[in-house]
Amino acid sequence: MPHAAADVDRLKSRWQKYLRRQNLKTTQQRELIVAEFFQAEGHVSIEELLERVRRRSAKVGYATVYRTLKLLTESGLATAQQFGDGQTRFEVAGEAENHHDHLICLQCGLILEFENPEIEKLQDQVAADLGGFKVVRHKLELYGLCPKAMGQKGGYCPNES
Amino acid sequence: MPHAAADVDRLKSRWQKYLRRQNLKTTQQRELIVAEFFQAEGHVSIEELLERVRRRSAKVGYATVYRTLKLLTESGLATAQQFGDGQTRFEVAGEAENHHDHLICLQCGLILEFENPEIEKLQDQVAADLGGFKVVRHKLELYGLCPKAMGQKGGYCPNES
DNA sequence: CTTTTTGCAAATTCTTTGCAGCCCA
DNA sequence: TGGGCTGCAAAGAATTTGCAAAAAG
Repeated sequence: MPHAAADVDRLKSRWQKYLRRQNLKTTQQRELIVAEFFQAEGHVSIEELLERVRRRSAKVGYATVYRTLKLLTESGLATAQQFGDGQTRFEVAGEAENHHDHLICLQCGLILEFENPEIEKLQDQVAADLGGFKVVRHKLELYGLCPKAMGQKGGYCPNES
Repeated sequence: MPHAAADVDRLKSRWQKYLRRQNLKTTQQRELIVAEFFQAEGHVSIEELLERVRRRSAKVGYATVYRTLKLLTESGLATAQQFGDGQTRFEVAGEAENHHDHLICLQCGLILEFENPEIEKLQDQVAADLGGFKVVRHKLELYGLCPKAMGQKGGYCPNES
């Protein structure tokens, strides 16, 4: 599901504020790109984002998307992630904080998301044991091999069509 | 410090076994590359590894290093990592296995290390449930607040002297 | 001998940059 | 108007691939 309209508005407001503070200009392209980015779910690649943007307006170049995502990252509104599939993916900041964790296949690049309350409970416990810490957020990434990648006879790769 | 000779031997033996099982050939280049790789400490880039290899024998090509590291990764003896610096780095698999996780205080910046077998067991289980994945390595970072940072009366910060 | 592997260079893929013209403030 | 933007295409950087020659089993 996409982000709630209220969240998107709040993000856009932060973006505007950032532009003003940095003496940057509001342009049609930037507005389009950030609007699509804020509405996007999960981790978006430059290519995916450009595709969405072009659905709404034909003429936006790769370079502008790169440049805008760089600004978003610098402003703290986006975070860049490397999953080892050869391209950088971006996520709306804040989404990473409460959301899902990742399972990444080292071979085929497939990325799955998961949540596990038991693990999170243990995390809290570990932190408490280490002197009374309180966990605010966490980042958990599992890197592994899907059955196919391990060379199992008949192993399947969830990524295959 | 480099890996102990005994470890290197054990790794080499696993490598040989892998080659045989996959009907691959043992070549001078491959032997050199894996020998250097197993002795290397930490996360090595292709370029660094090639440099080391060439110190011992002049004529090994980039492509061969790439291809050999791919084999090592598929065999489970190496893991690929992205640190966002634009190049892939590789680590000897065993190194990641006794890798510790981090607990970071958002306020005072203290970083503690921990290990928790129960969490790791759950990670493996999650991966298995998601279609039969095998976890090769993981990254877990907890961001939180130490007691002092939370403003607890008399709360102590382990970081203070 | 047959099959794999290698090294080279060319090809790919992802990302950044230079620059002339366009647009916002 | 003037300094930032943009799109394009060219430049870069990292990795992969095609192919003939070389090496392994």
